[in-house]
Amino acid sequence: MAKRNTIQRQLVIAAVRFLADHPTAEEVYDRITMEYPDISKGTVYRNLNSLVESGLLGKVSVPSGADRFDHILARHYHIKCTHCGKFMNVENFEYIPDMDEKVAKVTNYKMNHHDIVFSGVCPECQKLGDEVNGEELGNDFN
Amino acid sequence: MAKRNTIQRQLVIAAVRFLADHPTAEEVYDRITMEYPDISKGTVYRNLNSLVESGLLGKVSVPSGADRFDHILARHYHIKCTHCGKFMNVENFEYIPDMDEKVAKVTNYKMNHHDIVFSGVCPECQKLGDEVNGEELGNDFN
DNA sequence: ATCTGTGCAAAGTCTTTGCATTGCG
DNA sequence: CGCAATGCAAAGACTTTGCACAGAT
Repeated sequence: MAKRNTIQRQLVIAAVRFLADHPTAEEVYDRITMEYPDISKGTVYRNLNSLVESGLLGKVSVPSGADRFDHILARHYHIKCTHCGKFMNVENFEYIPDMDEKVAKVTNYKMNHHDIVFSGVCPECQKLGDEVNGEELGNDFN
Repeated sequence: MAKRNTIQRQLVIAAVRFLADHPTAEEVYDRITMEYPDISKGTVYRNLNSLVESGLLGKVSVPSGADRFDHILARHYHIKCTHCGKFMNVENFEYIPDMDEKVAKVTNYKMNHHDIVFSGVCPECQKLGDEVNGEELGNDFN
């Protein structure tokens, strides 16, 4: 049960914090190999998962893409640009615990939490779209 | 641009409607092979994706699991049991378009829609948990 | 000294794709 | 008939795992 405090484990935590913006396992691995080339990808995956289980990191599963890891533990929502795929936190928008209670009532689940992923076209892609054309921005389903 | 109305395409639509409860591509494939054993998995994937693009089916990406396909087009939310993995629609809880507007305002995205996945322990698993013990139900992160 | 964590590579899961062929329109 | 769709199998993206060994406690 007790987790050993290995160098690799520390490096994984440090990398996720350093990369900050929802790195994938691959990105964490790449970052670590810069200073510690001998780590294996399996170890990165094992540590990421173990840290998530311990509650030290969050895991965000992204539609059509690798899972991402999050050093911010406070509940928050995410937004994905359907045009460029960029994935970010939604700032200035509070987690709504109310919804858990309401859904618990209608479903009889013992509610834990909820994840929201907003989909839309980011300001940068909107500009690009305007230049190219007024085309079908925002018709993607994911 | 025009989609051909192939037998395989019809079978895929029919299977998703028949299976109703968010089948995976694999489940759709299995269902179809019962009556039409010669369809290939690649074709099932190609048709599912093409139907999603055409807006005839919905695609739901499930945390730690294969994508699921949905014949219900009206916006709705999903709930996943952290204990048995069951994945369902949330009934009796309306889609909240308001949130898109609010998030559009704070992010400047041209908002499209949002997906919510609730996580909790379903009534059945709660019963099991009670019998076994009062243990750590609901501590999973996904 | 113990026994978890590591490195490595192989395998597993889910999905896409190249290519020759089929069959819808 | 022409070209999009199919079947098949191979490959691709992401992740887990078996095993022998290393290193934290």
